[in-house]
Amino acid sequence: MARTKQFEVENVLDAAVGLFWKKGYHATSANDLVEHLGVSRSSLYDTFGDKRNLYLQALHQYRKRIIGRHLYLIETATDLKETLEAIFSLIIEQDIDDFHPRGCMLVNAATEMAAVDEDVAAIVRGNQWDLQKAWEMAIKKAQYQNELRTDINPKSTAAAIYNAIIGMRVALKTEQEQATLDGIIRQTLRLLD
Amino acid sequence: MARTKQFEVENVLDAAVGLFWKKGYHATSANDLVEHLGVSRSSLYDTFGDKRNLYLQALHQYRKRIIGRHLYLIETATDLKETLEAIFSLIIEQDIDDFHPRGCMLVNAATEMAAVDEDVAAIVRGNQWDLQKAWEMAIKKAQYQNELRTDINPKSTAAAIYNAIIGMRVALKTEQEQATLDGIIRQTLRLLD
DNA sequence: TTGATAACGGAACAAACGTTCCATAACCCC
DNA sequence: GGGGTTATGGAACGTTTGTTCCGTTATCAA
Repeated sequence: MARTKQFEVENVLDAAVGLFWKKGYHATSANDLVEHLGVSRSSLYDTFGDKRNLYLQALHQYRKRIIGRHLYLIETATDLKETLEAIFSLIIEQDIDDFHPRGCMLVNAATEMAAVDEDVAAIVRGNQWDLQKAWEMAIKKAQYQNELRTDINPKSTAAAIYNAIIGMRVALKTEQEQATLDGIIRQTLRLLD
Repeated sequence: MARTKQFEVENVLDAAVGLFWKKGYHATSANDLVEHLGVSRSSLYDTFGDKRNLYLQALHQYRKRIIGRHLYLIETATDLKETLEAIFSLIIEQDIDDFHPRGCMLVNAATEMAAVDEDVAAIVRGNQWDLQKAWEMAIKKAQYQNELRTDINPKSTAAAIYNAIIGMRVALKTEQEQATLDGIIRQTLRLLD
């Protein structure tokens, strides 16, 4: 039998998410990782392979932890407009770390990596598909229960909602007036009128 | 008198835009620049200072060239919905280079750099302000000319339109079904109904 | 034609990069 | 309490990074 690991893989992945989320892939160095994850260089490479692999696993972790909460909110929604507002609030709240905006790790990954890394692109696409489908289903359900006009197209409305959320996550990267954010939210909610 | 430059600064900046747009700041190396701009290392540093400075100037160039066309379209618009559709088309068309998506250089800059580089953030914010103001003015003008309902809020609608366009530029980073893009466009146009 | 100036090409720089290697330490089954 | 196995710490690897330096070349006013 062999020596046991001195760290929890899940914890280290969470820490890696924190770094990659804030700084992106290229600007996060191997030294940064060793320093902040509390794991020695050799153990890092033993456990996660190379830097790119660690990044991909961190991206999965982010999706599980952060986006998972959004999916849950959408799937258990009773009032769609309330839910959309809640998700906007959640996004604004999740964005700030030490007063520095991080945006959304998946959006950052899309703009930095997706064009040149098919694995990253696949994760981003998977996430998009999940969220759009969740919205589409929620809209259909609300229509079935007569809580929403039936002349609203579930698919394109879902796509537009997802799209607005992505836009918001980029906007947060540069500080915004609250009034502008509120305006975007208000107008996006009109999609569900 | 001194020897004359063997290149046009504007042309070199355009080439730098091409590189930074596609690969971002960190993934574009000094060697890449020397190789693709057709200018020797020393001339590059003589003319543009360091890499970051060249990036900032390239970002300005991008804004002047690419976003300038959008501003022109908005300011000379006669039919707002038509104009918005035209801009979406322009974006989709500008996005592809060698069958590789580049997104929008300003969006890429926002997600990669804005949180850690105040000068980049300032350029991004300036761009946002210009475009949102242009939309807001165009909306007010259309309302004044009775071409648009007056119960539409110019400011928040402008913010929402800008936001949707940003979202689209991220979406293009991963290949999209045309139907999804069309859906987003169709729903965004509803903001002007 | 000369001379002051600035652009040029290319070698060279130190620092940082991602990654590998190895001797040592810890673990559990037998 | 060995023995086989894996984790660990730290030194070291070869590359690539962004930048500088310098000898040479081109320019034009005097």
